[in-house]
Amino acid sequence: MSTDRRRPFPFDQFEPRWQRVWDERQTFHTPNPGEPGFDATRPKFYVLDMFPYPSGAGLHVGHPEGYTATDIIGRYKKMRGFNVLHPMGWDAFGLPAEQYAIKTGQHPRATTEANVANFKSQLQRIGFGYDWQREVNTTDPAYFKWTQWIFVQLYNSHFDTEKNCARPVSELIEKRKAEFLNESEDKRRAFVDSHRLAYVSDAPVNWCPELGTVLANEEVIDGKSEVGGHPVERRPMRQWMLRITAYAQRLIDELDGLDWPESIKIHQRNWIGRSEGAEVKFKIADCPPGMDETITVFTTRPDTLYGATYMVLAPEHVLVEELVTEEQATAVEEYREKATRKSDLERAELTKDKTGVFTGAFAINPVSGERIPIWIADYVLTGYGTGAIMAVPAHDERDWEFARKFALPIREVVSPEPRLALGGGGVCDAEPLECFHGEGYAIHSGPLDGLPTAAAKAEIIRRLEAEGLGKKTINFKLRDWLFSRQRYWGEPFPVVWENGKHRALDESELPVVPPALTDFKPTGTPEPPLSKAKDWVRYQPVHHERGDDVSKAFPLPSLSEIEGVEPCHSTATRELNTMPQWAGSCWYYLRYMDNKNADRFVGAEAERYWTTGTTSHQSPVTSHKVPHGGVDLYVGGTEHAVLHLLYARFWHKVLFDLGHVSTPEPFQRLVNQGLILGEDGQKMSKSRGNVVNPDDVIKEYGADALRLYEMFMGPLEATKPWSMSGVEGVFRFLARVWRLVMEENQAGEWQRSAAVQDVPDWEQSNKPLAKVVHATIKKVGEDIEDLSFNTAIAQMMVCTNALTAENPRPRTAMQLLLQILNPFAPHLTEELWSVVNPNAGLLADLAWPAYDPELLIEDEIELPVQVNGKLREKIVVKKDAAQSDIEAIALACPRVLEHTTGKTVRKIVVVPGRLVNIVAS
RNA sequence: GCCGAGGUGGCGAAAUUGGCAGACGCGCCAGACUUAGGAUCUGGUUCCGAAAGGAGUAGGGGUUCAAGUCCCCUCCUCGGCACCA
Repeated sequence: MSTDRRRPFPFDQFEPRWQRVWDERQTFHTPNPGEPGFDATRPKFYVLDMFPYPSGAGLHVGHPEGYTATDIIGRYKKMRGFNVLHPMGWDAFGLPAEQYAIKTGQHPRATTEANVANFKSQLQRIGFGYDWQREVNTTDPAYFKWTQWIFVQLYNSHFDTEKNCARPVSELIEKRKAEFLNESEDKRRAFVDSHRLAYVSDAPVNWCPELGTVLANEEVIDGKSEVGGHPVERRPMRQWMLRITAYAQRLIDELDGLDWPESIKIHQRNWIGRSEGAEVKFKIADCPPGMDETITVFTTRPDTLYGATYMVLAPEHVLVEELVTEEQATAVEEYREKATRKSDLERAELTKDKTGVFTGAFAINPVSGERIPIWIADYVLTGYGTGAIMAVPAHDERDWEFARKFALPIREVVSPEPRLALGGGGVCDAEPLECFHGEGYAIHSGPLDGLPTAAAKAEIIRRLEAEGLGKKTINFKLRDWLFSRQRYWGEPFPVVWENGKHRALDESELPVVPPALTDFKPTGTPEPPLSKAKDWVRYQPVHHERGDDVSKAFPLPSLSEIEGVEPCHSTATRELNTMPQWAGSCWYYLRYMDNKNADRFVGAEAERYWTTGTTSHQSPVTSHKVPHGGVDLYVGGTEHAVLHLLYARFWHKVLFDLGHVSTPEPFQRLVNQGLILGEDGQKMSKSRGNVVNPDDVIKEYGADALRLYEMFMGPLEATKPWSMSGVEGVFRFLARVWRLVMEENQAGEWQRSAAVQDVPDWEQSNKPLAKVVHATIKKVGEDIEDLSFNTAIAQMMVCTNALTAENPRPRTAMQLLLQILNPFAPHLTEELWSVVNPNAGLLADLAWPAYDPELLIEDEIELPVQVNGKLREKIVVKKDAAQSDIEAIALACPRVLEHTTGKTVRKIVVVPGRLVNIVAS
């Protein structure tokens, strides 16, 4: 392949030039309310990309897919007269940077800076109209100061279940003081600490020895770490947790007003996993004196209580030790030992084969009075419900399997058909042949007999509540968010410990900057790497003035600085954990609105304007059923369907409750771009060698071709394979557009084509052309609004093909095409615009053209004629022809006659403007 | 197993929501211009058939004047979840 082959158009020259022009003129900078150049009369549009993690590998062609879509929207909305907020930034804390740093011996700050620079230059080469003045970086102290500040807000808040929202803990303290006048300081403190939205817990966590950190449940897949696939084991550790479960119901309910794909909403609802049921208390039989004599279970099928023939506790259940009989002690101890050692992977692998051990103890079924054995088994999870179940083997697959394996009794209490009249019944005679877990009618259930499942549930709950044996309950699968990591490259907690008690730092002490460690390897123990910074660990108060520039507060390691630290007399030590990578991405969309604010995480006025569109103060949005406001369009991959989107919603709601933001939800509309596969139809990966680098595409075909192909491949949301010949297709299209305007002279130089001429009144003199051009303006505008970029491009190809055939080519027709193609191919169109319409300013600053509907109206239309649903003929009729005339013309067609002679015409269907169908037999 | 998204030419895909199936692009075929063509332009291209015609949107059934689109059943692909009582 010859590299000096002449390019069909000189994109390599004009693309960088226009990128420079946009940058110099700050074409895509949008001022905030109150800043010079801000125009309050324009509506706002906030279009957001999920910001990238700047990996060392650089961009692949999957990144620019969503980015191009938002860029087209942003440029289009700007042309439509909106104040467009379209920012970009870096999610730069995280494990890969740290691991790369460990491997290469470089400081993660250095590698992160290099990666960011690389990503940024790659994005700039694609010609995206980002407002780079609003760039954020989660590792910038001026940014994570506010991540830490938000943590402090969480720390200083509790969830008020009556008001159903977060409130300052100070309110809780006052209430507690009033309620328990003589409570000791320590007791009250313990109470308050156990109600904070950020709290410390000793619960078992997912510890990954290889990564040297704990992971959230969501980061563990099949018992292995999501990052790297290393084994994960459970062990109890002291960790920071965020009380997201308090928001479970609101996180479900407030999805309703959001303009999100239904599948993502379902995903989130399933993840939160609300289930309605009942808690039921079971008395322990022959209860030894002095111990709590009931076990509480959670069940969604309280109607099957009469069929509960045994109980199962999670191996970790606190009552196991007290319950177990002497004969069973060894077996139980062995089983519990094994269960705790077992990784989640092993538990998952053994899904089919149930295991368990009898404790030797019995409980009393509260309704039948029957003695039922109590077992332990690891199919009962300690973290869900009460960690104990009543087993109804006839109506639950798991209990069925378990009962069959250990020969426990199976009693049928639900029938798919109504078998017994209300109040009838009797004792179960034979064991059922199979497990039935659907809804039906109660049998062998005393007073419930004959009731359909829903009524039986209500009735049994009523009875249990009356006797104090149980109550209606709602349970969620969602667990609290494990928020600490044993890593170096993350936000330090703004927390110090003194005498075993934690305390959040004052805002004036933020940011807490990580120590300039040279050795940040995992310690190999649960002790975080920050423990190596002996001087840093000893807390010394540092105070920043409000509005201080803290962005320079995070130097690269310098030994002299570390040694120069004053000896500290305080006994307080810093929290050594760091925050997970999700922290920074939970609120970055807020920071973009006002990224330089040194006094607040986001200025109130800027936040109000960019989320609600108003600059005047008004009462916050309260209804959950109306649009919530916030980001107008958020585009990103489905991989963040639950984690990021759920965490960000949670933080946003807390900030909303505390009055820091104006809307209850952050992202009004969400769109997922589809995955781009390699040319082989496989997922792109280094190991498959099918990764396409956008830089290579730009080098060969230019940025506009890359952008256009990304959008032409297919619907934004679809998964679709890359194709280099497809790139060539759109590249040829761009070359055709180029040659509409340009031609080569004898010297081989490009100059304006002689065919481009001013043709006065061309729209009247050339109706067919005018129709195509105006139909294209209409369709492209509509398609952009619908995010149907592929069909918009197809229409512009049609328009281009029509223009190619014209000579002369009316200059204003060309200009219209350039205007609507501009958001897609901004460089080429600016270049041609400067040729066709010099001194007219930047195309990007122009308004979107209007189409003339008059020109789209046809005098005559073509109608297909079907006989018995089969196309036979096409007729041309006047637009407003009478139905009877159309029928007559249709019936008279020779091809129609061929198929109707000898038959009776039963019916003629005329759909005005659409078709004619003649029914004959 | 459960949840979700899909299945349309040789390929990527369109189809005003029930109204001409295959727009647009790739590829392929033919022609034009050319010393040349992996450039450009013009035309053709769902399948079977010489044609008339027939068949056709994963497969089967149904509703309808009319179904890619609506309803029922079956199969396949991809993504996610997976003992949540």
